[in-house]
Amino acid sequence: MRGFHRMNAGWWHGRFRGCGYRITLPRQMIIELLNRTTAHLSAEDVYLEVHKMHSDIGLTTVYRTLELLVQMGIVLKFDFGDGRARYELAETSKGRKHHHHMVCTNCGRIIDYADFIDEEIELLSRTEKGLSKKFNFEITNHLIQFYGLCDQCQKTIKRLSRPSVSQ
Amino acid sequence: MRGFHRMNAGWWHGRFRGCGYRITLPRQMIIELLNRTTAHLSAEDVYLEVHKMHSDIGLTTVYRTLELLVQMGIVLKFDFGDGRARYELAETSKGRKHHHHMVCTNCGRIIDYADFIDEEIELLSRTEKGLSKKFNFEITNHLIQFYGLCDQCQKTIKRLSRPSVSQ
DNA sequence: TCACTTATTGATAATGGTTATCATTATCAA
DNA sequence: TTGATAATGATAACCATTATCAATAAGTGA
Repeated sequence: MRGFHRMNAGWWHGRFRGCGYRITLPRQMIIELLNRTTAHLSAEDVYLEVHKMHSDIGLTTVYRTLELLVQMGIVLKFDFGDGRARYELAETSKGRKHHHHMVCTNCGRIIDYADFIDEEIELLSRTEKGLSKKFNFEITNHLIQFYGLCDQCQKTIKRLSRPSVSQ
Repeated sequence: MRGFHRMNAGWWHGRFRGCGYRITLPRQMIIELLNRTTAHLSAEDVYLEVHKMHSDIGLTTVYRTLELLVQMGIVLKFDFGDGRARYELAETSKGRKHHHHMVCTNCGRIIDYADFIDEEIELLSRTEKGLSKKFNFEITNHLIQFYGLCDQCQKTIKRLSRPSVSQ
């Protein structure tokens, strides 16, 4: 709630009106929610959370709004391989840092990292330049993700695969 | 057919038996198909193609086999955002080059590129090293993709958004 | 070669995230 | 306040992928 106002509700309003869209309660609630969390929420997560405050907001609207926000470039949509899309607010000037993701293929845990971002971004923009020149492809977005086993799961797997005494 | 034999059927046989799996006709057909194309086939694509030769191979088996091959690291599974998974043989020593993908968000066209791979790979392996140390995360795989508009679609979009005379 | 264990198959039904439909309601400029 | 139209939400449909399970095939040991 506070975050939304801090981010200047008027800005969102203008951004929406500029595209011919209206700013409505469900849209406000969804933006506010995304703005006050750093979690990787699924559409259902968003629905359940928003539903707590306003039980008349439907799941369909949540899907539609998220899709709209993605189109507008306000929200990023990710697929971490668990069969449902995840959404998070794109980085803004207000403290939200650009980051990439590591996905544990065993437990599904997502780790955000921004440690090696600078080098990555630099290489990416160089690559983008090369690619758009060679293929005349207008690049608007990129995706980098790492997959593997998180700290916890490494231990678990090792414990499970260790031969027992009786064998 | 020829491709399969060139790649040494015995090798596949050993690879499978080593994991306790059997090498069967459907599995052979699917590997052969993937080996003779560079397309990004969906499970249904594979099914339809394999079905031409052996109409008794079922869709379920195709899904299962692809999943198995992914588990074994023989096949890579991609999501290009059109709601269905795409599969391609992982690079082997036989001429298949490691590459990344650009995805046209308008028409869904996929472009393979391997031009800036070396730098990318180098940065990726450095990043992987840093990440696994910092987060104790055992990285087994990575994903890089670029999204944007292909040559064709840029023209189309521009033409469509140009105001008509009557307006 | 035969018998037997077990992996594999494939038709079918079920699952589940996401979208299409459509009548109703809310927004906002005039 | 009004009127044009954007937005909503309950419901049903969609559709890629999985689970089920009886039938079959592959490989092993005798």
